Amino acid sequence: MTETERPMRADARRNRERIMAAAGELFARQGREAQMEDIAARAGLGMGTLYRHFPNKQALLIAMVGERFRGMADLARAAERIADPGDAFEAMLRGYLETADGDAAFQLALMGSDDLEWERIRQQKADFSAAVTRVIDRAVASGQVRADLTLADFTVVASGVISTMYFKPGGNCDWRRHLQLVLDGIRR
Amino acid sequence: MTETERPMRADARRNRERIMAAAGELFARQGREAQMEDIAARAGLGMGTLYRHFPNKQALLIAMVGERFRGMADLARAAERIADPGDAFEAMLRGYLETADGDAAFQLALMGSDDLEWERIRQQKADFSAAVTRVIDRAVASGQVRADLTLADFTVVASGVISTMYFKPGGNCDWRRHLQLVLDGIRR
DNA sequence: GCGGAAGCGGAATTACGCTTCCTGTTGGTG
DNA sequence: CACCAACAGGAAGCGTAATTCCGCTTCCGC
Repeated sequence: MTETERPMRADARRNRERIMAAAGELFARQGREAQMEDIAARAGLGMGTLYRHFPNKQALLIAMVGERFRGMADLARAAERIADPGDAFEAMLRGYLETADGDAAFQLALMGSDDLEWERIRQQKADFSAAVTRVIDRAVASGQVRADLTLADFTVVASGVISTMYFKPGGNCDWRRHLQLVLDGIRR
Repeated sequence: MTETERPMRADARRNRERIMAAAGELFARQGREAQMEDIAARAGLGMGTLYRHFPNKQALLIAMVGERFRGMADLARAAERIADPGDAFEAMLRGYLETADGDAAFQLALMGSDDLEWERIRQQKADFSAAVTRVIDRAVASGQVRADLTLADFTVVASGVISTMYFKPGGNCDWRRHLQLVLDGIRR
């Protein structure tokens, strides 16, 4: 019963790409503060076009978040190819954080927000979770991380470190240091 | 040259108290999203009165944050009276988080934000830092926490756990668990 | 090549909060 | 107790950013 999508007109598809690209840059830099008008301008399109493709800001945001989840799943799958299970785990965590450093949309994906319509990206989230869980389980089985480590722990810890990236006063806040403290509580 | 404050009229002082109380509740519940109109209403006052006491929202917010810093300094001083240095440290951290759980203004204080005029509460921040540092130094000296632990680490870690409190997707996020992971990386 | 559906642009509209302004009130001092 | 600066109230003003609307343009099947 899923409505059969008829093919988009060529220019429409091209414009949709442009919007995603522009939104990707602006949401990365400014998070959800990024403005629709700026996104349209950067895509070289008018507001009307933007709203034809995405009914509202929310929808655009959730599309971006979905894309980020896909990226995160890729990172996890790449980690699976690392021989040492403990290293794989650490590489995955480091990889996420390195990516999140300078991409506020990524932060949104991992830290989330009530008002995002998560239903729309259930699949991407599930793929992400599955890939990450495989890496964690292997590390646990090898005894290289604490035995009670779960996917939820991973997500929570990652979002904790991400919060450090966006933490301002004093300026003396180094997320790599935070990561180290956290890793020392996780790896054996 | 500090302008000598002449005493406020009695009704003015009373109203200022009311505003602080109302703002305390609303900022606690809603963070900086809390609206000036709601604050005035809850204080049982008009907008004009609110703005007579605080020239803008920023000023009210910074006043609240200053108050929170005072509260945090008190917590640290209370911890100093605990005999065991390691327990004192843990109690302080737990105390902060327990308080921050359900008080978004507290979060603002610890996690901060660029656009807050920190100058205005330099003193409160300094008192807070001094008290926390004493507790940390004692714990370090006793060898009960990692030797390289600093005030910055403390703040960063606390704000990381606080981020978990406001972390949404899945709903399966327990900040006490996060705290445990972090403590395991800190205590010896 | 034509017709018209799909797509585009961007000015106007809407919504929502902060802030200001002006009128009426009151505490407290001479 | 009379006066008046300080104070209170809340409606109107503003700025900002999302969203809508509608006349114009472009693709694409015939």
